[in-house]
Amino acid sequence: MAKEKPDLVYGTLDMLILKALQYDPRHGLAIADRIQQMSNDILHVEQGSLYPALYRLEAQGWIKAEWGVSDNNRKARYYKLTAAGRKQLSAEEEHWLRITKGIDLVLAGG
Amino acid sequence: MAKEKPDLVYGTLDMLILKALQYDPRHGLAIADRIQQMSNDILHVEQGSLYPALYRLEAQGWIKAEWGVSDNNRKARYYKLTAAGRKQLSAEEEHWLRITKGIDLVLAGG
DNA sequence: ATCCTTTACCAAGACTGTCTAGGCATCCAA
DNA sequence: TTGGATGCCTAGACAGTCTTGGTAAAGGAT
Repeated sequence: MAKEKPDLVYGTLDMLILKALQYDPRHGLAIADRIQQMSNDILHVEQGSLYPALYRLEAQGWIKAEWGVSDNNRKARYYKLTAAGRKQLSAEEEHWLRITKGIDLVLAGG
Repeated sequence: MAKEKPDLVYGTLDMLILKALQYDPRHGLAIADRIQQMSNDILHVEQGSLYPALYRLEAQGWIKAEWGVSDNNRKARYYKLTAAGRKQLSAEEEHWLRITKGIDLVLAGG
């Protein structure tokens, strides 16, 4: 059997996470759930991709973490966007639009 | 300085190459040129990405290679789509549309 | 009380695809 | 005869995702 393509487009997870945090802070699994739900179940975020991405983003200063308690009364690490994160999000959206436009032009057949 | 994003969306090169070969056989550099041109200079394909991709595609049986002579009278390896390659192209386009729709839904803000 | 399931976080290593940075051969013009 | 342009090619670094494993705590069921 052929190997399946990943559930994500490589390199877009950071943008998706920032977007999921745009309006409210959330904890890790809630971010993954939110992305899946916002995408109408098209996208699926594996935990093994999620947590490394969260560290990346935090290390870049785009999100900030804080321990809290989830709706289910469990210890959870809440992330929220920083000002730099908002800037980054808008830069990534712009980049995404630009590149996908390029790809769409190619697919449209020149 | 921040690191620049790549000129391509990781994982889309195979699709772009297949698309560039959809109507005519071409040699390697001409494929890269064609993608760049079709995308209005938005996308740029490095040789170090191009050739490995061509081997991949040939190994999968999606393209077939043959030595020839370029317009500039140079030895060049011409690639053309196979029947399986056409199928693959359409599968990849479908997958691309699906995933980008998911991403666009997320970006639209849920 | 004890177990089981669910929630939540985390890590190690494999894998894949792109990029950087080289190199070789040939053609043609200066 | 030298140098630029064309065309193919490779090795190794690198980044991001996936697979697979784990821990801990809450809450319900037995």
